[in-house]
Amino acid sequence: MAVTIRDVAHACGVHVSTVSRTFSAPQMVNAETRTRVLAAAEQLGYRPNRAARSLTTGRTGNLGLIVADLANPFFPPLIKAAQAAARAQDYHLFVADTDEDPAEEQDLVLAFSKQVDGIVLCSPRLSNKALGKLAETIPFVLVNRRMRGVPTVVMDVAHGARTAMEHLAGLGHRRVALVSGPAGSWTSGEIRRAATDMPGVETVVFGPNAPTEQGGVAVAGQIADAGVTGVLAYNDLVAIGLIEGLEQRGVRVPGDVSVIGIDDSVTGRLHRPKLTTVAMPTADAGRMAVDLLVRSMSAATVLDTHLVVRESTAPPKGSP
Amino acid sequence: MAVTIRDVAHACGVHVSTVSRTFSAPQMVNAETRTRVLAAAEQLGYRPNRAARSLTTGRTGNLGLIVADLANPFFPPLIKAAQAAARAQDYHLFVADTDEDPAEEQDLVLAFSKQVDGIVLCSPRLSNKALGKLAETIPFVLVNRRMRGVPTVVMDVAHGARTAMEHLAGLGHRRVALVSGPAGSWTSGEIRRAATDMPGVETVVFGPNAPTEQGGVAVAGQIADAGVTGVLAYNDLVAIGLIEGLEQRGVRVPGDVSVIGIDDSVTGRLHRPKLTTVAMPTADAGRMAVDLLVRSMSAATVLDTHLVVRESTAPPKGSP
DNA sequence: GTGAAAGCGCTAACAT
DNA sequence: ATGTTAGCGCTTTCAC
Repeated sequence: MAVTIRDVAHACGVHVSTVSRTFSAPQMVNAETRTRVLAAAEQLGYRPNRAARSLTTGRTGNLGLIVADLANPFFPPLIKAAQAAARAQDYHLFVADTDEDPAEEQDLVLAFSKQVDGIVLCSPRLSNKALGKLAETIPFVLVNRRMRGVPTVVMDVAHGARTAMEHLAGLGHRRVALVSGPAGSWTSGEIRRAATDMPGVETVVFGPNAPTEQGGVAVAGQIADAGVTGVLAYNDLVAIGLIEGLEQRGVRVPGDVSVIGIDDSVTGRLHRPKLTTVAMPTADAGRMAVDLLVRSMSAATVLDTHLVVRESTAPPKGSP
Repeated sequence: MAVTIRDVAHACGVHVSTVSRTFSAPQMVNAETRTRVLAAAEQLGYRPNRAARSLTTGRTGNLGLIVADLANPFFPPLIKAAQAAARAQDYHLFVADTDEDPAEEQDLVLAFSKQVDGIVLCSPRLSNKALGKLAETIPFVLVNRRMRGVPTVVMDVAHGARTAMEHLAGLGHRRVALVSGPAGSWTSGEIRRAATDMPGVETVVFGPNAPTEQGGVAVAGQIADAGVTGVLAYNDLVAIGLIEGLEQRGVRVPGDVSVIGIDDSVTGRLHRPKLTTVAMPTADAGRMAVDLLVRSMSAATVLDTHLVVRESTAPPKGSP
């Protein structure tokens, strides 16, 4: 076994609680003793066992973040921002990937639940019911999924989708395909609702589809045959896959068919033709989700009070 | 506080040890009792506390994976493969991002050290000395960094770099730039050694550079003025940034200058012009790193034995 | 097959 | 300022 608090205590003739305090409340211990303890700890290579600590304090100092697919360029900016926000509040952020699998998602939440103080769950694929149960286990914040009673950060993708449809309509497209995302995706539902509700444009829905390049490639055949002149895709990856698939079939973009993605990912920026897309404030979402999470974890939000000096107070009678 | 083993024990008139056994050694408990315990646990929503469990068992069931930059498309395939390998052996994989910061890297290893059973450290930026100290704390496997006494998975990037240089030489390029990576990167050293050691080609080294698109953009001016006709870049991202920077300056790729990346990332595949690049077996590396880690963690590797039947055995004398 | 009890490494009252 | 002690939730001998 590794070196424990007891070994350090032994080594410098002091008691375990003093060693403990040296690490968790340094100002409570005599400077000279502290130096001795620190020296001994250093020399023995002592490292506080965070798991044991969390057992008594109930805090781990970690946050978890769960995404459906790390390889989706939508997530890294969100994760990086979340990470920065976590560090700023002295938390470590652990990330996990569910591979779009609801069962794995549930499993990961449970695995995290005793090792982190809270979880940011991005674009969950679990049902509301399952999420509700999990929410009793550990504080979490949802990203891109709205749910009663659970703190949530959503991006107004419906607005973005409407803008995209207006753009297509403005260009003169009258028959447009919506290539939707995976089942269980809240975002996909939002996009669909917004996109099918467009006056003057007939919208044909294709889906559900995997939210990946492959998903786009796979649906290209149907789109080519659908007699549409414009497409709104679930995300940039799908849009890119679709474009590749269409061009393989000799359908030119945007010559024959216009395609719009969603996310404004790096991948979309670097693709040629440069992708028209709906920008999502992913970094903001990551940062806000962590801030929200940390705030929701503190038992009570403490609001400042301040003294209001009116007329009921005065210097004591008879003072100079 | 959450529901504990004791609550469950109470609820079904059994003792804590029985409940414990129900979860960690089910075959040791009477089927009927087990059913009762399981029912009570389910009903109360009991979940074993893994942190507490790890305190007595010394195992957490988690692995950690640390990368320099999640947003680098080099990593997701590696991470996904590592994740799959971890799941296959019943581990959860937690990922963290150091933001290219050695101090953060050290911090994360320490944060992980008591919550995971082992760590995969990808392209570490820490010094050998610092890594050596950390290696005493917790088992780890290094990816893309060679170090004595520590299990390692490296990709033969030197070979790839040589091939790339040969390709340029074969095309007739005689003066080539090497756009190197960040300080502390083992890979960058390997590439540099291989690329500068090329007979018949004069190699000018530029760097260190940030291993990002920005890093490539930033060095474009120098490359444009360097009088080179070919470039080998530290990775695809740098190559892409460089191409953008060059084209902004009116330098055409590959018309005026040829550029090669390293990694064969999705991003490079989707970029136009399609990037010539050195493919790296990232998924293999991720999978192997995890396998190696798990194997190195088990105190002893157990090899199968099998019975060899020759002629020294026979049925007992007198049997039918 | 199940109960009792010790202890994993640490913190947090409470004493002194 | 430091020592004492009782747990945190769980596993694991050792008895019964």
